[in-house]
Amino acid sequence: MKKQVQHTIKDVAAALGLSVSTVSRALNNHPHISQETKQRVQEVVEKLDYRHNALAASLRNSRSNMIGLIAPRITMYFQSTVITAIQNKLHEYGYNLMVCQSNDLPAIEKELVKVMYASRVEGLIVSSTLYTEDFSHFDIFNRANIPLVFYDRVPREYPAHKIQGDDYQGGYQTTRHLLEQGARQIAYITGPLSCKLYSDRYEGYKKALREFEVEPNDNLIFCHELNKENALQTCELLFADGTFPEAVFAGNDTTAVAVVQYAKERGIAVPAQLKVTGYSNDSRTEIIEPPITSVEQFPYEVGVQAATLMMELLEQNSKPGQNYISLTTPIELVKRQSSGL
Amino acid sequence: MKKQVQHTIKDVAAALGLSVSTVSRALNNHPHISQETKQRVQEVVEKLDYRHNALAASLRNSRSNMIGLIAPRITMYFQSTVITAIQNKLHEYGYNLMVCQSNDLPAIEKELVKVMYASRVEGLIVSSTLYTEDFSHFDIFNRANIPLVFYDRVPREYPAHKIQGDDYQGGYQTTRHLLEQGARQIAYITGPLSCKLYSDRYEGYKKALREFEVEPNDNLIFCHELNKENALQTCELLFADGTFPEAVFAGNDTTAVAVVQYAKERGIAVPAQLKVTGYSNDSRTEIIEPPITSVEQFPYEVGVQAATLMMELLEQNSKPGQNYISLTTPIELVKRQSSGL
DNA sequence: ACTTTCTTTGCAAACGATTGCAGGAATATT
DNA sequence: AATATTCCTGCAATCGTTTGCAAAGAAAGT
Repeated sequence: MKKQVQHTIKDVAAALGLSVSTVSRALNNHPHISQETKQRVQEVVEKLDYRHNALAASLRNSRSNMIGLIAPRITMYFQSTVITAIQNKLHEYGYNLMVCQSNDLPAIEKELVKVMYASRVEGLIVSSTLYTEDFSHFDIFNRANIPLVFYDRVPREYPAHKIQGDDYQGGYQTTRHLLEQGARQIAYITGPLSCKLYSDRYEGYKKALREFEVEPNDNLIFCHELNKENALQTCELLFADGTFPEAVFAGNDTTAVAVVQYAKERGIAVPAQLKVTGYSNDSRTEIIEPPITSVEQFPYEVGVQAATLMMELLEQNSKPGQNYISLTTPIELVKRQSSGL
Repeated sequence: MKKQVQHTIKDVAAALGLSVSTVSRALNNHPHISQETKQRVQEVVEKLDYRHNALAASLRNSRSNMIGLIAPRITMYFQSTVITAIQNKLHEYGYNLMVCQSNDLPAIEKELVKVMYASRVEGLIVSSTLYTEDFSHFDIFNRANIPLVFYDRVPREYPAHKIQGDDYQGGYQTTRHLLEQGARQIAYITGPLSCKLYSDRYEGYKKALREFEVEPNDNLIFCHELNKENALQTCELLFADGTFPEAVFAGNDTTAVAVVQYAKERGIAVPAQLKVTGYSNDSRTEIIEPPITSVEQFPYEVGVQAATLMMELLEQNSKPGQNYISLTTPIELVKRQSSGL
């Protein structure tokens, strides 16, 4: 309640009978400043509770040290792990992270892009909405030549750097595994196919079926947002008349868990009568009975890659090399009991 | 690759033959500016790809519109949900969130506080490290009269606003429930008791024991960081010589899950031979077999409260009312099979 | 016609740091 | 003793907005 005043570099300078430039340089550990002066500056700084104004510094040298991140929602295991990695990595480089959520709404995403732009982030890392098909609101970043990196939910065509798990392989290997376990009728529950990662996976699924000369059956394809409620509705359809497929390939673990629980309630034996797989390998898959086969995406590594790429782009940002980097990160099928292993 | 130049308000003014002040006011929708002028400004702004510089604006009116958040780690279900709520709420008020993780290391927390301070956040929301006992690094915020709100991992004595789940009740109700189910030897696995929330819970535990006239047994108290590895080690001790307690009150769900799985492997029936409860009510508790009794903390509401409080503090920030708010949010014991229900 | 009021705009000083350039003092070189 | 070199430090412009004050022109009141 006493000193409401915020001291500036000027006050520090005055207290020492120095100029502001000297103080500034001392604080930035400039080589031309004597050790003794630095020492004295440091003392006064602490005595006065001097608060560095990063805003002013940023304005002057147009470097905000801030990276923006837009994710659909940060509660999902995959997302929060990626963000954890990104934040840790950026911190190593002295960068801060401004985090926003689109809640899977394209309108909010659009608004957030503008906010980030005006906030002078030096780079933007994005996992887009499930429903973003028009990416033109990101144009401002491209035009201003500010690094733009997408991860996981990446655009299909839009010119930008992209880091995506190997969803084609994920879809392929999982399906192939189910086929090898003897299943032929494999129901496929997927998120919106407008989203690249889901369509990639779907391609993998079809490829595996072709290899086993299984005719795809449109009645077994279900496409909707992958939450518990939708999953249970789909189950109602799938198990309607007492008949059901030999396997369900669920697009995420929430869905796979719902399917397993639904089956258990109906007295359907997993994996004997019904094989189930999920995607993302979140912590629930290994504790449910039976444990669920799922696809590990190594989210922490994805995050490290995204942050590292961003840092590289910032270092050589003058370079106008127009070639966009497209990274595919490996996945690993984790086989568990639910698929018959 | 063409227009590297970033246009400023000055360019817009020049293009229109207006002054910068007029343009600034037009952009801020100032009432003294005619509709026609605003219209024309808007057009040129779009044509020139003008990018508002929030840094400069912040510097000028010393409002960064940024709130800082420091959490131990954002992957934990409880944390990511709280943060989700906070970010959504702040967005409603036009504020942005800068997120950092201490990784439960006091040294990093200390550093982050300084970074946030220099970044001119208008307020700081914190869930501290498990091991933070000295909170003096937060003094700079108090001295500068910048709102400081703790949640979940709140300090015991330190003067600041606090939002904490009702851990005393959580500990009490859970223990009482186990006692009512007939258990008398109740092992208690807790995080470091230096952390207020754990000691509050422990008090609740002891209170319930007293009410049932059960003598506390130090051999049943285990205190360590609550991860899977530690939990399994504790199990080794607890079940060493073939004997084991009637119940385990685990300090979080990760620990409870580990205990249940350990018991299952040893052929110990839960809840018949051993009752188990967890804490946080994360999604694993209801899908494991048997489902685990746990304590719902309503993390989304906690986040909303934290953000709302912060917004209130910012509005009446001139007010030097030194009374700190201490909110206790309700919890709910969710009874499931693992405790014998 | 003259004063008053209202609307719309411009001038110029902040905000707090950084940095190129120049200059003074101290030391080394010839 | 004079010059060159090195080491520190200061001056002042700059980053891009915002905003108090003043003023010009139009409209209105008497």
